Amino acid sequence: MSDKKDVATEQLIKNTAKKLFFGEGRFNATTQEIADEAGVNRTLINYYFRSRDNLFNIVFEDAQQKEINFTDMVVFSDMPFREKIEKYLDMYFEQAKEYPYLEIYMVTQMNQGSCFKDPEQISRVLDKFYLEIALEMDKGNIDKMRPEQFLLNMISLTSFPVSMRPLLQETMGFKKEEYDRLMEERKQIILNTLFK
Amino acid sequence: MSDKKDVATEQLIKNTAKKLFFGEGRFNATTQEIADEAGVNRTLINYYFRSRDNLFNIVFEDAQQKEINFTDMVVFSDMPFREKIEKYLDMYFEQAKEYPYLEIYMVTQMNQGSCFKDPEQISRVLDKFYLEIALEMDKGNIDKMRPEQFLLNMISLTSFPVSMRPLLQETMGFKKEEYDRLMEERKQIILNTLFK
DNA sequence: TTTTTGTTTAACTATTTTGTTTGACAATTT
DNA sequence: AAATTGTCAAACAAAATAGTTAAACAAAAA
Repeated sequence: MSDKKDVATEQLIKNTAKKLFFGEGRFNATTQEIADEAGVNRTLINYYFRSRDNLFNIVFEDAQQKEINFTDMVVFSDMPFREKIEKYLDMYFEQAKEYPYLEIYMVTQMNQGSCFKDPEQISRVLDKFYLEIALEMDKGNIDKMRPEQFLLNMISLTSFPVSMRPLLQETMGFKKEEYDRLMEERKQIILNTLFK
Repeated sequence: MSDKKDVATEQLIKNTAKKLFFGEGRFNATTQEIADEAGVNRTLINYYFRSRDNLFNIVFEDAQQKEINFTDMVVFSDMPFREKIEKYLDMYFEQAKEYPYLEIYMVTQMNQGSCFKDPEQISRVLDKFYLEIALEMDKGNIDKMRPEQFLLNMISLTSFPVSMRPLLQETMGFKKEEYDRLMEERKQIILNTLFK
């Protein structure tokens, strides 16, 4: 069986869709645009994915799984708390270079009816993380608050400047390079803000 | 001249569009959907706004202006620094009830080519705010960092949990009411995080 | 070599969405 | 009373997009 050429093209189409959605924020890309960007005939999208909707759903679920694996890797890694956070920041900013609009995409999709498929898996990770946060508060390394609020703080400080970059960069009057530099400083800023 | 009925309907259509875009995150609402939601004939949208694109642009510019006025009001108000931040938080969370997706909408629009029309006005406000932040750092009320980073922190901590609510609420496994309660606690959390 | 498979091209259909036109009608203005 | 204005309804034209089908072909597999 030819397990190769077809899988490659299918993957190419999926990756191109991801690039357009998560990478460039073009959430309304048409099948034609996706095909063009992939350098592939538009009919192939139907051939492999049957319908546009189906492709969108598959990509959405991929993104979900990616996010879950991402947090999993951090939370279940065998590291001291603070190092975990640092690891998370590194990984996040790394992925953000390729897919800055992943979260916004998820929100827009969920506003159109999509939802998560495996809540179990998530809450398992979260519970463990909340425990660790609480422990860290007892040690006095971070301010006391509901662990959920700490998590919100962490995600907010990290994701927002990435997801909202077009808006922020323009609002704050930065050039590309200036904003890039701001982002590079950001890891340390976030650590200082989270840990007292 | 009848300065009334027509202006009212034009406004109604605009408000309905805003409600769908900023309020419900339905960024792809069709003219038909907008008309239905407004309880008005679809042709009226063309009658008043000529084209769908035009309506979208007008709404976008309205949103811009709204954001500018918003920050203006806070920054140029005659209050001590910390109270300004509190005022900002109050106003933001208040508006968030009506238009939680305003920022995301702006980002999606800007990813499709829109941009700000009056950068001057913005930088005037920002410069003043940066000065105040720097001053506050000298006083030792907040950690030293580039004022831009402080601003990023502030906006991130505030906006992210609002804009990304569908994603976060689902991810964190909250019911509506639980997330609402989390948001109510949030003002104090943010203040504690920003000020040392 | 023959067959199968992945891919392209092109033509065509269906559906959705936008935009236009026209005629009617009620309310308001003149 | 007559004219104007805002609104609606219905029908239609035009464009954009999605999806289907069939014929052809090259590369890989049999």
